[in-house]
Parts: sequence; C-alpha cells; structure tokens
Amino acid sequence: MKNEHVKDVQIFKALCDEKRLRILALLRTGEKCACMLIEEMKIGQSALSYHMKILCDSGIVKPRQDGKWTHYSLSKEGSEIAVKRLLKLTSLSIDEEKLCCK
Amino acid sequence: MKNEHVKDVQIFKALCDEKRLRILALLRTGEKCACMLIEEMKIGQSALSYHMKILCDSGIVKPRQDGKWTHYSLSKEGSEIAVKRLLKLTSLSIDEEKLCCK
DNA sequence: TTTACACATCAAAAATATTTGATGTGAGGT
DNA sequence: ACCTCACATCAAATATTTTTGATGTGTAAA
Repeated sequence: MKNEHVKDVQIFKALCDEKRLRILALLRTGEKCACMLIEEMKIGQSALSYHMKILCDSGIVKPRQDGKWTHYSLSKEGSEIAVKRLLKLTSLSIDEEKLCCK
Repeated sequence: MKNEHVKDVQIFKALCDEKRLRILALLRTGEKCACMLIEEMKIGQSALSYHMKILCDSGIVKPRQDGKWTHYSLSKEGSEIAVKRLLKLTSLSIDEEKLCCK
C-alpha cells in the first residue's frame, strides 16, 4: 500500500507535461539531437536537459551518445511497458481472474 | 504547435500521482462510493473530492449519483481512449504513413 | 421547513515541479 | 596541456499542484 506505484508514477509523470509531449511528437519523426530539440522547442538548454532526463528515466525515450552530441529517440520497449502498465491500471481485476482461473 | 496536447496532458496528469493510482487500484475491484475511498485512502474528504474530479475529468473514471452518495467506477471508454493516445504519442509517425500510403 | 448527511468548492498554506543562470564534466580539436 | 563545444547538474527564483479547514449545495428524512 506504499511505494506500490512508484514506477508507474515515473512513467506517467513523463507524459503529463505539454512540453514533454511536444518533444515526443518531435521524436515520432525520428531520432533528434539535443541541439535540434532546443531550437524547435524554443527552450533553454538547461530546461531541455531537465525534461530529457525525465523522459529517459521513464524509459520512453532513450539517449545515444555520439561524441559531443546526444541523440534521443523513442524507445519501443519503454513505450510497450507504458502501454502495458496503463492497460493494467485501468482494467477491472475481475478480468485477470477470468484469465487465471477459468 | 500550441494547445495541441491539452487533452493528453489532462489524461496523463490523472495518472501521474501515486494517490490517484491507488484510487484506480481500488476501483479495479469494482465500483466504490466516495466514503469508502476516504476510509481506504486515509485521506481528507476535500482531498478525495479533488482527486476524483481530476480522475473524472480525464474520462478514466466515471461517477454515478445515488441519492446522497456518489459512486465511482473505471470507465471502459475512457481507458480505451487513454491507451489509444498513449500508443499514438509513443509510436513512430512512419508507421502511420505506412498504413495510409502503402 | 428544519435538520443532518455526503460531497463540492473555495481560499490560504504547504509541497512539488519547472525555469533560469552559473558552474561542472567529458569529448574532441589545436 | 589548453581550449571549445555540447550537455549535465546545481541552487535559487518562480510556477503549479496538493492539502487543509471553512463554507456551500443538493438530497433525503423528520
């Protein structure tokens, strides 16, 4: 009854900010480097870094180092986990029992 | 590029708080009245009302009046919309074009 | 119609998240 | 080794969210 949902909160916190959703929208068209996101988002370097950390920590976005540059892209695995968690959180637990016991 | 994601933010804001996830967990076992949620959650009446408003406004939970009592339950439609939005937000837009043009 | 109950709403306080500007770190290039 | 660039991290300022206690609203029973 305590830290039950810590990971879930982390995932959905990543998604509950408009700027982060706009970043995701940019990543939907493919990998982007931080400098490009800063430009497109019209946001400070430090603020972008803050948001990217939240997105990466959630698992939905993954970073890739390329020398001095960092490139970000959507993580298929992370997204799948997020969807699975959402399905679980919003489904009746009866359904589960049906699956297990019937 | 502005209020593009207002509805999405509303949906995921509902999911990014630990207390609200615990409320959802309680609702997974079936409809619950506010008074029961207050008890189980060990939370103030006013705070519960605040959280229920956020959950209901997101569409994930739906209220039902029964005289003086309000009962809350998971909304199947609301949950489906949330899952659809999450899938969209985290999928490459290439996939879409494949579906449309090929 | 009065009263009690269940819940919503409000405003102020408390807690948390985000932005900003300064500084740190690590990878190259010279 | 030194310098610059790209980004991370920190601390303080600002903004937003949540809690709390008081008050409002609608329902039902007396």
